[in-house]
Amino acid sequence: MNVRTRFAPSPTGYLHIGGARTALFSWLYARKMGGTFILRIEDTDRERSTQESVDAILQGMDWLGLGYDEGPFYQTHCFDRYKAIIQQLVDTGHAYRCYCSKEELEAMREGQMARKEKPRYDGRWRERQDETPPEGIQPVIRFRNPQDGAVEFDDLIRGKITVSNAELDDLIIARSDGTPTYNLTVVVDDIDMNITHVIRGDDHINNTPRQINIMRALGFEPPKFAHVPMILGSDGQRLSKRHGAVSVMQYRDDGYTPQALMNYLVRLGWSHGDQEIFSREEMVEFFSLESINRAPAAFNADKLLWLNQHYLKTLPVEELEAQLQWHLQTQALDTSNGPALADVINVQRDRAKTLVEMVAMSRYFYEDFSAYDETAVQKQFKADTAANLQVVHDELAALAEWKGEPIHAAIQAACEKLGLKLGKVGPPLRVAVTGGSSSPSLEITLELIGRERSLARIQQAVQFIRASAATG
RNA sequence: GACCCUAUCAUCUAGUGGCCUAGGAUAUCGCCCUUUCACGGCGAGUACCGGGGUUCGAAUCCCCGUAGGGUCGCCA
Repeated sequence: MNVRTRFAPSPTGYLHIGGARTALFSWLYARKMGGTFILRIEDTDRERSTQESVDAILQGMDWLGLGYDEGPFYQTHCFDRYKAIIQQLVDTGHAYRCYCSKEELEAMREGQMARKEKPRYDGRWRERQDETPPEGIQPVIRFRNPQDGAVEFDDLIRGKITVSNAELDDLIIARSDGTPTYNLTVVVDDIDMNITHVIRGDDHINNTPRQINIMRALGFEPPKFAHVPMILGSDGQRLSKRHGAVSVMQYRDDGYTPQALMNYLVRLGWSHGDQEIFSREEMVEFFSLESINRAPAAFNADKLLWLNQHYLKTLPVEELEAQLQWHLQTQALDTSNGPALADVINVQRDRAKTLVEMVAMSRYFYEDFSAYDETAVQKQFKADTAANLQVVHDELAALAEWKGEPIHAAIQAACEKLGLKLGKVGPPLRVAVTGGSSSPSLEITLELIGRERSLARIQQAVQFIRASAATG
């Protein structure tokens, strides 16, 4: 059997973390089985669907590297097909017109709620198709749900789920303006697209029995279902904006690599023994629906950050260089006048947790800073520091070759001349050339900053300290 | 309220009746490394929701509670 899965978002917002994980699982299963992954845009709600949302979803999937084999298909392009199916259901007695007004339905619901009953359509038009309909009301079309028995399906993640038909009411499949609703379009598309495995969020569990009934009324057997548990916020509540970033693209903006986000998402609710790090190939190789956890999982930003750092440390430099471009632009850092970006990445990748951080902490390689970090100055720039730095400056200035090793030797030589330990000389030097108190090892930092800039900055620091001493 | 689903450290999880005095990871804390910031190394504490069964034996199977989540739209 050729496996066919689909991701079917409705374009009413950006691609969020939960949707991305569902898409990932669906994508992984298709890849794992050598099947086909289809993207379908469920835009039948014309009020809320927007082109911006479609673009945002496409952009998100692209950034994550979730390529689809077919689509994107748009449901709004299939209205004729839905219309024909709805007509077919009416003709075969599986659906009927209901002339209830919205007000009438609202009153019905309120009454049921007041009596503490499950709010549901009571089927009042189910057996009244021969009556002359009321004037001036455009009817909706409802599916005639079976009243006896139960619907049972074997969820690939949850196991057997049974719902009594008595729990299901006659749902609307066509609005009064004739447009189809979700539960109808899903069924028609899943049939038409030969979907074999419906992998989706478990908020759809309750829709599944209805969809199965419609499918059977149409003469088809339902596909396999796999309902993946949703993602909770760090407080165990439904994930929302107050938990921080929810949009996938926000993670790019915040300096995360797609590799880290994918790895985080795949391990959220799924596992393969004790393994934490998965390459894309490993994900595909080891993935299985059966090992997806049944319980919802809480989003943990700390672990994502750790994974991001891991990928910053291990990804090929070229890959990071490519990803960094966007951030360099956004943070307006011009790297053309300074050390090779790859060299800077190699020395900063161990100490940055995000790409945003990496850019921020690499600025001094390319630009002169306008001010020193205040606490660093207080701690490292003492009255006698100026003289010490001058000695270091002179040793460095005499260097024939501006490379890490000789630079290190020169600093050592300065220390000996001064009779000071490196711990006394290094930190102020670091502040002098970087403006702050943290950087890679001194010799590498100096090498990358370059001879002219380094010497000029040390000289500038000497003057700064003398000036402060004079005024202070 | 009704229905559906779920339940191992703070969090993600391993575990499918004996290998479990419950393993890994993140976070936290301590020590080591160290010219700063980091990385890294080593170590510590922390969990089977409760109660009944079944069994020689239960984190694992069953039942009942409890707690959490989801759904009850002319939204998807």
